[in-house]
Amino acid sequence: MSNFGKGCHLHLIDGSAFIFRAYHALPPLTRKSDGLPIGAVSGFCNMLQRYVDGDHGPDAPTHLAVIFDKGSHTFRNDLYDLYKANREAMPEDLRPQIPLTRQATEAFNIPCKELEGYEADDIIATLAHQARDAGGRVTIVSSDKDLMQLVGDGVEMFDAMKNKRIDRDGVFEKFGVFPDRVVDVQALAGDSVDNVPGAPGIGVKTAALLINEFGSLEELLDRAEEIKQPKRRQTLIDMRAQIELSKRLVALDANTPLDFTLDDLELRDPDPDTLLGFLAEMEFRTLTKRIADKLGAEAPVIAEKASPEAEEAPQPEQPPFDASKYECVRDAAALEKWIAQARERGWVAVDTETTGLNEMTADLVGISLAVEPGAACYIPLTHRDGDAGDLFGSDKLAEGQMPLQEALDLLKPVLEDPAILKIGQNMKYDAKIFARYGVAVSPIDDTMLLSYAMHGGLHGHGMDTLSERYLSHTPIPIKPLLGSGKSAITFDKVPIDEATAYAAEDADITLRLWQLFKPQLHRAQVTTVYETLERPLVPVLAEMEMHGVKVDREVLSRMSNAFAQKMAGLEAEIHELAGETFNVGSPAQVGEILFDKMSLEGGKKGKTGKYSTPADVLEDLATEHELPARILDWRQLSKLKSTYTDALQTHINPDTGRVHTSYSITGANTGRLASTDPNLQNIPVRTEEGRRIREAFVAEPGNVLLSLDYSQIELRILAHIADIPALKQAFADGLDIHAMTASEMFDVPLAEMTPEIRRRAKAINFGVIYGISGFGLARNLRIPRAEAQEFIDRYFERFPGIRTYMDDTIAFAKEHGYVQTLFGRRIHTPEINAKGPHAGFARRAAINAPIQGTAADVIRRAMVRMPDAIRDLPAKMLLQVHDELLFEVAEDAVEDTIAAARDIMEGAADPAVRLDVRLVVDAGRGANWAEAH
DNA sequence: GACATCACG
DNA sequence: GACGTACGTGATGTCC
Repeated sequence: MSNFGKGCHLHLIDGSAFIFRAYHALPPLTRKSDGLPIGAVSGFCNMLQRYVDGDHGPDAPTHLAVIFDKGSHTFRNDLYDLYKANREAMPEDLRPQIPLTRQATEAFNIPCKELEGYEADDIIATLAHQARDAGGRVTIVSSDKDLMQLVGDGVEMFDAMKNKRIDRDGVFEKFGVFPDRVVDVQALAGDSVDNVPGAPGIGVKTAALLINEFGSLEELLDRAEEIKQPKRRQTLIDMRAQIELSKRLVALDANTPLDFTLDDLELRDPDPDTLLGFLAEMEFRTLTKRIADKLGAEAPVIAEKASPEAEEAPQPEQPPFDASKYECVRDAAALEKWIAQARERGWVAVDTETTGLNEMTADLVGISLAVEPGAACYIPLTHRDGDAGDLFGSDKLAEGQMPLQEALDLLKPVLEDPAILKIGQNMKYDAKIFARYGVAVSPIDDTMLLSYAMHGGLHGHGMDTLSERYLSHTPIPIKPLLGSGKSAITFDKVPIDEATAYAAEDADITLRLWQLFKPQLHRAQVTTVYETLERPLVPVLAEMEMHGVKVDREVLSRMSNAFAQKMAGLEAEIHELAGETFNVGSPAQVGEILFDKMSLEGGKKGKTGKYSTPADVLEDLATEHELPARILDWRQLSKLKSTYTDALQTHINPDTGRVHTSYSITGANTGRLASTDPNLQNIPVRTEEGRRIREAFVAEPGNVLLSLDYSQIELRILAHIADIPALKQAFADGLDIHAMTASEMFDVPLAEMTPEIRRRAKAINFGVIYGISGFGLARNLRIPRAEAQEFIDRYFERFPGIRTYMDDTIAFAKEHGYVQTLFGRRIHTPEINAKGPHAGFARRAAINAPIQGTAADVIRRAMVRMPDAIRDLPAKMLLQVHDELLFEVAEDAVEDTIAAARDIMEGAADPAVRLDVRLVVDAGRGANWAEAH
C-alpha cells in the first residue's frame, strides 16, 4: 500500500547534469592532503545543499532522489551501435570524482538511484510516470531537452542554472510542439551530441513545422508523398528507417524495472555525523562549517597541513609478479571472461606482440590484457610451429590458438568502447597495429606519456626503466626469446608458453605502472600537460605516420650514382694529395695524415687518444691547404649518399610507395618530438647540393606539398618570457629581428646595416637561447674570446631582461629541481646543483628548456587541433620538423588549407597562454619539398 | 657498443 | 683561479 499520492511532490535531480555543471563551473581543486581532485565533488555538494535548503514555495519537495547513469552500454547501443559514439571521453580528473558524488548523495541521506543498462533519463521517466499516475506532482531538476517529453499533467522541469521552471509552454518555446510530440521532433531533427542521426537537412524548426502540419511522425512518414519540397520529400521517404530508429533512441523508457518504490524516496533529514564526516574527509572547510552550524552540530576538525603519511600515498599491497599465474587464452569463452572484467572495471591494460618493430609491416602475433595487478592473460593468435628442419611445418599455425578474426571481433567493441579506458606503454605502437586490423583503439592512457609528463628529464620512459624504478621488478628480457644476430627469430616462432609469461607480464607491468602514476599526475601538477600536449597527440601522430610521405626512388637513385662518381674522383685526388691511400672515412687516419704526416697545426686529440678532425677544424686548414678542403667535400657527399640518397630508398614502403617515419613523443627532454626510422627532421636544406634531396619528397599527382613554418618562434617566445620591450616592439613592427639587435648593440642605423654585423647579432640572439658563453660565441664567430665577451656584456646592457631571465631560471631550477614552459611542462634538471662541468651543462640546458619547450608545446597544440581544422579539406598533415608542418593537399584547396592551418598555428597558444608577441607563420608550396620550403 | 662526425631546428 | 662550455635531436661509419 503506497503512501505516495495527491499532495506529494517528487523532486528528481539529474545527477550527471549536476556533476558536469559543478565540474565546469569550478577550477580544478584538489584535496590538500593528497592531491585527489575534488572540484566537482565540492561543487556538487554545494549545489545539493543549496537545493535541499532552498525556498521552493508551493513546489517544496516531499520526496527527493538523485538519479545517475550507470554503465555505458544501454539498450540504445543495441539499437544503434553509434549511439553517443562521438561523445568525448570523460576528463581524467573527473573520473575519480564520480563515485565520490554517489557517496556525497548518500551522506546527505538522499536516495541515490541508478540502474545498469539504463540511462538516468529512463529512471526519471519511470518515476515521473509512477508519481503522476499516483496523483502527485513531479519536478525534474535538469535542463536536458531529452527530458522535456515528460512534461505535463503535474510534471515540470526546473532549470537550476537559470532558476526557472519549465512547463508545457516552456517546452513549446524550445521545440515548437507540446511535450507529447517532442520525440517526434527529436526523431526528425536528430542530435549531434548523442549521435542520433535523425533526417539529414532537417532541424528542430522544420521538424516542428512538419509535425504540426501532419499531427504526428507516423502520419508524416505515411503521407510523405504529399510534401511539396522535393528534396525534403525524398529525404523522408529514403530515411524512414533511420528516422524511426531515431525515435526509438530518443523515446524514454518509462517501464524500467526498479527495485524500490516512491515511498522509499520520502524526504528525510541527514545524519549529522555521517554528513559532516564525509565533508570533513573531503576537506571542505567552508561547507563543513556551514552545515555544522545549520545542524547545530560541532564541525569536525580538518587538518590544515598535508600529513606526511598522505604525501607518501600508501600503496595497497601488491601481489608479487608470478608468471605461472598468467592465463593463456585459447578460446572465445575464456576471452569473454576477460572482456567482462574489463567492462566491469572500465579499464584494461593492452599490449600487442608482433613480428617486428615497424608498425607498418609487422603482423599481429598475440595480444595481452591485464585488469588488476597480477591478473593478466595472453591471447596467442598467429604463433607458428617452429619445428627445426621442417621447412614446410614452420609456416603452419600452432595448435591451441583462437582464430585471429574471432579474437578481433570480440575485442573490437572493447577496444573502441568510449567507456573503457585502454592502458598501454607506448600506445601509439599498439594503436597503429590495431588500426591495420580495422580497430580504432580509444580512449587510451599511456604509461610512457604519464612518466614523461611527470618525470621528464629524470630518466628514460621505456618499460624496463619504469618497471625497475617504480616497481622494483626487472621484466623478462626479450633477447633470450628471440635470440640475436643471424639466428634471431620473430615473436610468432616463440613457443606459446614462453610467450605467455613474457607478454602477459608486460600488460601486468603496464597496469601496475598506471595505477601508480595516474593518481600522482595531479600532485605533480601536470594533468593539463598530459591531457592537452601528450595524450591527444597519439592519434594525430599515428595518422601522420601511417599516411607517410611520397618519396621518388628514381630521383634518389640518380643522385646516389652521381654522388658515387664524384666521391670516387675526390678519393683519387685525396690519395694523390696525401701521397698514399687510406680510408677517407676514418677520422683517425685523416688525423694522422694531416697532423703527423703533413704536420699541420691544430691537431687536438680526443679522449681515445686519436686526432679529432671535425669540420670546423678542417675548414680552418682548408684556407691554406688543398687536402682538408677535398676531405670536407668528400665527407659532405659521403653523408648525403649514405644517410640520405641510399638509406632513404630502403625506407620506401613497397605497399604504399611512401616513407613512414616514427615520431617519438618522449624522445626529447624539452617536449620536442624526435623522428626515427628514418629521421625526416634532418633532411638537408642548408647547402644547395643537400637541398636537392628534398626534390625527392613529392606530392601525388594533382596535389602539392605545402609547408607552413613558424617565423622566429623561439626568439618571439624569448621576448615574451624574458619580457624584452625592444624585442617585442621589433616583432610587433615586423622588423628584421637580427638587424634590429645589431643596430641596438652596435649603434648602427638599420639603413646602414652590413651583412657581417647582422651575422654577429644573429649569432648572439641564438646564443642567448642556448645559454650563451663567451667561449661558445667566440668559437661560433671565430673571434677572440674577449671580444665575444664584450658583445655579450653589451647585449645584457641593452636588454637587461635577458640577464634577469637567465638568473631567475637558474635560481628556480636550483630550488625546485625543474624548470617549466609557459604551458606548465616540467623539465627536470637533476644536475643543476652538481659540481664541476656538469653544472655548466645543466645551467645552459635549464635556460634553453623553457624556450625550446614552449615552442615545442605551441606546435603540439597546433597539431592536436589540426585534424579538426582541415577535416573538410582534401589535405593531410604529413610531417613535423620542430617549427614546420608539411601537408599534402589537392591543388585547388591550397589557399583554403593555408588559411585554415595558419589560423590554427598562429593561434596555437590561445587561450591557455596570452603571448605578448604574435606568432607568424610563413607558407610555401610546390611539387616537392625543395620548392615548398 | 663507443666514438666521431654531421644532418636538422 | 681553473675548469670546461653554446641548446635539442638521430644515423652512419669506423674501430675495438
